[in-house]
Amino acid sequence: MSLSETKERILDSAEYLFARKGFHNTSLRAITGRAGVNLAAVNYHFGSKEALLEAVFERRLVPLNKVRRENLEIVRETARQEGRVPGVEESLRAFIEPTLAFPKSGPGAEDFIILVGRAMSDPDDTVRDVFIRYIAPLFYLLFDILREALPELSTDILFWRLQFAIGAMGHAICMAGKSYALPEGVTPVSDVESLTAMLLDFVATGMERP
Amino acid sequence: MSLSETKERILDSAEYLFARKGFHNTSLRAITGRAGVNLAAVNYHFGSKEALLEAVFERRLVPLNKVRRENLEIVRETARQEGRVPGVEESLRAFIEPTLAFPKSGPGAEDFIILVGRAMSDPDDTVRDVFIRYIAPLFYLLFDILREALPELSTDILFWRLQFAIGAMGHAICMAGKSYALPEGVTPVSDVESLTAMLLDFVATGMERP
DNA sequence: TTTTTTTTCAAACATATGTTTTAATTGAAC
DNA sequence: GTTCAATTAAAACATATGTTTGAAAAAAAA
Repeated sequence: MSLSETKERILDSAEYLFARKGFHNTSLRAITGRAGVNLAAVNYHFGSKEALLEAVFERRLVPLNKVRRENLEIVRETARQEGRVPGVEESLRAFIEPTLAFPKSGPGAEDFIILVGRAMSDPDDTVRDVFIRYIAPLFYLLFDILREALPELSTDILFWRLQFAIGAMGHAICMAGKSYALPEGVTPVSDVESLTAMLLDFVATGMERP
Repeated sequence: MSLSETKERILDSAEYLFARKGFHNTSLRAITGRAGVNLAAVNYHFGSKEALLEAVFERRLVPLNKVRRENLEIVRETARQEGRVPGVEESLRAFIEPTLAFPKSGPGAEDFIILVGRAMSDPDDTVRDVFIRYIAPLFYLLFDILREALPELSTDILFWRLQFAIGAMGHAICMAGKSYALPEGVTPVSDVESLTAMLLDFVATGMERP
């Protein structure tokens, strides 16, 4: 077993279980059992269960945030070069599209995105604090760009509309793939693209309301 | 101590702690300690920790759902009597307004609404299943009324737009009262009315998009 | 009051938890 | 091949957990 293989298997297993059962409802024994490694490996490689959670977030969130940041910077710069204000939908798209498309970025990523969908409003301080630490800078960046896009909107209203949009996105992530509570005649969405399109329509329209 | 006083104190304490720390991260000892009752009282009065969670939901959700259902029925009937289709915003308002106003309905209700905000996408099966059992009928009713309000919209799109709206509402509930992650210049909203107005603007606009 | 039921209480139970320890094993550097 | 650090393994640790028990106390019924 190569040097980092144990670490990665623990990360994969933790990601899978945290997403499905929550942080506190997942035991280290369940994680190591699923990963096929020894119980003590978690504390040896990560130090503690909390540090493992942080590592789970870090592994996926760093590359995802990199894409989101680059997208946002491009939107801002392109608008600046063209002497116009950033568009609302393109700004939101720069943030939302990579998020919803993330599950396709590799095996296991679909587990992680469920974690992200919930983390924002997780009752657990540990989960929420770690997540907010990673997401806050991007949130501020998106907020700034939207302020340029909608200069006539009051800061407070813009802030809350962005919260609504993030809430809609998080809930959409959690619901995607779930089949419960579907009313008759509703077919569960399979492709991410159409869900992204629907979500962007919805939040951009709400955001641009005069 | 009157017959039901112990039960109520347990319910209050559990509500408070479940909302702040989550179901699995709250121990019976923490609940009974806070309530000032004996540890065994939970199992004596409710049977189990899970049954206590159900009781916490039941106590508040039954009256809240009653209001929401009545509101929705009124919207539907009024429109029918006036020979028109229900309005999108009034339909959403019938559901959302009592939800966001619920914290004012009595002491402790502000704890409960946090629980509601998170329950929909709770990672824990126990929490989510109990909640969905209570909320599903109302969801279907709102869905039906919105279908009347927006007959030209495809069922799938309507379904997802309603999910977006519910996600926005849930997240707004979780964020209201929180002071972290506030960008500079944003003042935390104190009154529920303006938050409700902003949310209704946002979701109704997104819902009505052609 | 006496009896009976309901409720409270302290203690114990059985199990699950995150973490640590100590020894065995591995794998590369010398 | 030997040495040495890195990793794995099994066991133990200390504590926390939901639940049950059986007796005491309180309340209600007789």
